[in-house]
Amino acid sequence: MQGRPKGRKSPLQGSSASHSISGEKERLRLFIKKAGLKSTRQRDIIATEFLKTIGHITAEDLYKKVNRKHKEIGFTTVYRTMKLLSKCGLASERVFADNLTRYEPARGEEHHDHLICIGCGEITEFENPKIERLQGEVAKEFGFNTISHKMELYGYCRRCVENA
Amino acid sequence: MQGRPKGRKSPLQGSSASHSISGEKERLRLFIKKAGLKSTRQRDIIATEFLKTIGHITAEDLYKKVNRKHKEIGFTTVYRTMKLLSKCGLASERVFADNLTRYEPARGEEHHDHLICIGCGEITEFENPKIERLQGEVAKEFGFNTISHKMELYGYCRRCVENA
DNA sequence: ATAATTTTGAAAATGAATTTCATTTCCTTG
DNA sequence: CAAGGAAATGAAATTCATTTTCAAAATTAT
Repeated sequence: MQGRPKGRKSPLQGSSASHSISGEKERLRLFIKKAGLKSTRQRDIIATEFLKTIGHITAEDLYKKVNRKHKEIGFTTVYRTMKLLSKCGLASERVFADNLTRYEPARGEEHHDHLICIGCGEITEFENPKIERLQGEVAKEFGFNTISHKMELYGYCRRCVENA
Repeated sequence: MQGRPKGRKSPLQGSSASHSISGEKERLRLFIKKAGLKSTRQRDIIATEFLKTIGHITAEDLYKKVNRKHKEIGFTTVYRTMKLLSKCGLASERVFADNLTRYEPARGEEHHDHLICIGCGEITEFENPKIERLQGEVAKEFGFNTISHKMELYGYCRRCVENA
């Protein structure tokens, strides 16, 4: 019924920032070679644009960014490249309450959780070792072998609270 | 392209159980009246079937259960009735990693979180006041006004670990 | 260069969720 | 106990993000 998303939702997401990307692009190149895949101009452009991103971005929004400079690159390729980056560990896929799939650059940090502002859409990360430990205790109590977890707080960020 | 879900996923969900339902049905009736809505045979049947449920069920699966005895009741009505039950506080909507919307009877308990078995699909609930408190601290630290939160642990339940 | 394989991009398909609309049912009020 | 106005029903259609298909183009190894 429709080729690809026609744009909707997804308010805020971080923009670009200075960050040493070369190492990550090398990692992608190695992964591609090892998997018998091919390095392409498109993958390079998309990965570069993505790795400049701070925060969380949908494939759709990344496509829009890429498409500004490279009209010939299609949504499908951006979509597939993000899947590829996820597989090789350079991106993390996240789905929050609005049911859109977002990607964030995975920079070998610890696991972290999220505060999601339902006012402006801002997504903030946090880590809390104490909570992690308690989660482990809960799991043990249930004989549960935890593979991954997610924890999200929804509400209003400081700025939205102040401007209310 | 398609009328309604044609069945897929959603492995396990609790079946019926003895539980005093009359109070809840009364609550539904009051809500309906106060909102200027109408009590119908279908709503009664669907609500009754749902409130007998233990655990988490999709609209699709609830439809299948209802439809066994009442061929004339359609999916859309089940879907809309679940939305109604959610609005009046008798059901909680939940979306886990498989992106299906599930409903669980809301029996005025405390907030609780979930362990989701990626082996058999079992969903277990737990409460942990210490974690809740720490969440509050995190929020305070960020000046964040929390409205709701979700926390889910994904992994293998005791039974799946033992049978591995 | 050539061949073999993968990638690309537009369009189509998918699947759950939601809406539409003609008909039926419910709930007053007379 | 009508009758009429409002809401509910159910089948089909629509929506929308996501995923797949397929013919043409690009990449890599030979």
